[in-house]
Amino acid sequence: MAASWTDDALTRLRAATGRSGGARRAVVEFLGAQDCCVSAQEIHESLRSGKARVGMASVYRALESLDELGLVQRVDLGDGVSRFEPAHSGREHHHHLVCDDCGRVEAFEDAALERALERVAGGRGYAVGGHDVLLRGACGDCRAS
Amino acid sequence: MAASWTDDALTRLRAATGRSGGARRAVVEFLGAQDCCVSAQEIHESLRSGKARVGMASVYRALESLDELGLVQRVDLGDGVSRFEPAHSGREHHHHLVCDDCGRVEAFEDAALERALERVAGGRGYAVGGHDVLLRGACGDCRAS
DNA sequence: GTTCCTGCAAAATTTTTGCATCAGT
DNA sequence: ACTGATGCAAAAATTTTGCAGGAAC
Repeated sequence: MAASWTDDALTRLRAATGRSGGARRAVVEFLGAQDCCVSAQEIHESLRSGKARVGMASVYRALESLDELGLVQRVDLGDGVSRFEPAHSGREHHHHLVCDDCGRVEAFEDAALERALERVAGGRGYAVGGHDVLLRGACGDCRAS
Repeated sequence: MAASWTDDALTRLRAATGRSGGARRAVVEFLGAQDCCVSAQEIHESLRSGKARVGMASVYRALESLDELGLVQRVDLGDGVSRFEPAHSGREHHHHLVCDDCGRVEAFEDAALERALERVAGGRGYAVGGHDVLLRGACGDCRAS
């Protein structure tokens, strides 16, 4: 990708709404600095810990806007809280491994898996726009203990 | 499967707790009659529509017990409500296609996809116990309209 | 100056917990 | 009879909405 996700997201948000307030920028910048998915609460707490006085609602509204533009990927790990991560359009597509014991989340990529998914998608009448894969199990640490 | 999922689940629940009340049985029987995932609210409403006077809490408690025994699979479609479906141990393993427009949910199976998933799981330090795959897109009907 | 974003607070929704009571063993 | 399940109600947690004020254009 030519520009960073952060810059791209800010530019596209600006183009879509013609406005660019501080809360959105803060959320976008925080998201851009993350490797993997973060919950809305984590975003909120981190921004509050910093200098910004960002409201919970603004976090959700920013995430909603980003989701509509396809700039974030909503990730649901099955624990009742929604997580979000930057959607690096096309490339750098990853899925998640969640430890049932400690709740740790790891990301992984696998080209063969992606190919299998594309083949499945193509075989249906669906116009598949995206997919999530979630593997659950016990991570190395939890298996050892 | 030798016995129906419903019977198996009731037997195992009974073995685990030594008790078998009406609410649990109702939830198990309702789940066993479903092809695909249903939300806790759908279970609750359906049971209330019928003869049973089942409380929301009992539905969740029954689902919790079933989940602990590995008899139900929790399915999260990303819309904020948890869904559950009978876990037909091993065989008859399926995943879900969700239409972004109308919200319709379809199930699909794909052997190659399963193989790819197993290969990925094996390549990690994880002891993978389960996996979910969720494809999102526009279904045939919504594409036509 | 106008328009939309922002933050706070309140509401809506989903899920969990407390407790008296009832049912299964 | 005893033990744990059940139903109702209240609580907790997460996400959404309303509104007055402020910031960006």
